Amino acid sequence: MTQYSSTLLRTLQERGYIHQMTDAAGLDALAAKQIVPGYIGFDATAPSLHVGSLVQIMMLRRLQQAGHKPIVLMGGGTTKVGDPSGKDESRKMLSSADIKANIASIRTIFERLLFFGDGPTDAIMVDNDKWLSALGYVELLRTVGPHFTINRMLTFDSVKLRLEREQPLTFLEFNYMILQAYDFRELALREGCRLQMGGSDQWGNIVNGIELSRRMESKEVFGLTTPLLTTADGTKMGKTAAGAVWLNEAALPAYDFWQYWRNCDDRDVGRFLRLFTDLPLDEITRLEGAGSSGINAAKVVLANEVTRLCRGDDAARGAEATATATFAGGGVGADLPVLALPVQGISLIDALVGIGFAASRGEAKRLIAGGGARINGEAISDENQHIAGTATEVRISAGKKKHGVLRTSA
RNA sequence: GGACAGGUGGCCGAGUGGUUAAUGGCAGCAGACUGUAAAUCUGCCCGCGAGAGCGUACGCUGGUUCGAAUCCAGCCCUGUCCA
Repeated sequence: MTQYSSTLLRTLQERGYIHQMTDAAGLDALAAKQIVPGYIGFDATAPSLHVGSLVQIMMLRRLQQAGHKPIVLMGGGTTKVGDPSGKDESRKMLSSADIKANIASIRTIFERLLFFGDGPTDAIMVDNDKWLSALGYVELLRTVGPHFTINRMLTFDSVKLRLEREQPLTFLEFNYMILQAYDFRELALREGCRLQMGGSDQWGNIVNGIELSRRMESKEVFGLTTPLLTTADGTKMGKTAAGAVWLNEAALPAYDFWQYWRNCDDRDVGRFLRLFTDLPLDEITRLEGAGSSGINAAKVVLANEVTRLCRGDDAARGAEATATATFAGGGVGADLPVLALPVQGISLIDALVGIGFAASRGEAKRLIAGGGARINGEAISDENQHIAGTATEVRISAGKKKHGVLRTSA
């Protein structure tokens, strides 16, 4: 392992963020002697990012912690185009208003993890729509066009894959990489940006940007990618039963967010602690070393820390309290989903659907038939089971992990 | 514009007139085992309905037929090759 002299690269290396770099020695030297403005691009396709983007966000945090300047590039303009990387299908295009709203919503999560302001190492957020939408086609052709060959563009994985699979790749999407390269050049000019980071799937795009900046502006800039983050069982991060694990509170309750981390694979705990929490490395090593007896304690720490960073202290504490009450005590916690219990009572099926544990009545029935439905901890096999309205508080569960409460509204 | 090949459930992919709500794989859910883990085994996996009933579904629109995802026509979309 290389020993870096800059705090930045040392930290990134130790905590497992580095997959590839364009010029490690050059970047190390630069980071050791001056503030390096670095950026990562994010989609604006949804009102929230999910945990798949958290590595990148945390990397910006590390950048800032190491005394550099994080630039959050929102792809308002590129979202109008759609990124073919790793996708076999085109993304749908969004209206400008939707994109704007998405960006505003996404910003809230960045504000928790980065410090924004006007200082030299304060984070800034920029939207590439600012320059991309003003860009004329002829102008783009003249300035950028000569620096790209189709021959080379065809060799990029994102493109090659589509062609090999004989799937459509539209001209619109094909241009994505050019726009992304243009972004880097633009940020280098406007903000003095010297570094672009991103997931390993962005390597091609990043390299393009570096070359474009060099050819057009003779600016030396750097690129760094993170390893493709999968969970230990090989699936992509951030997808669960209920869908994506969203970072925004509005898209996913804190309790569910906490549970995602609490339930992570044993083998992922150490890696996740390094990537997603600010805990010192020796502390993490200690947690990892606790062995099988301590693994669950380590998971709780992980859940607490990540939730605290992304949702705040109260959210983390609330989620943990609820988890303890629910799992250790067999009771109910404040953060569990609640459904009003009408005076005349409610059928178990309706309760399961109402509280969101089953998408349809049929699914609820299957759940009951499979022995997964419980009332106050007791498995119920009768699908016609009725819950009386007389009780003030009834705990219903779907499986071992999903719990909720029925409460009389009065 | 022409020739050929295609468009099937979240994804991949069978099916080429009835027994097909549609083989199989992946993903997902539940049960057992556990540690709110993994691996493994088992069950489930379009909707509604009081289990055998109904409604929707195989690109779109019509047609043939007692009966179609399966045949015919037109249209839309995709790929390969040609112009």
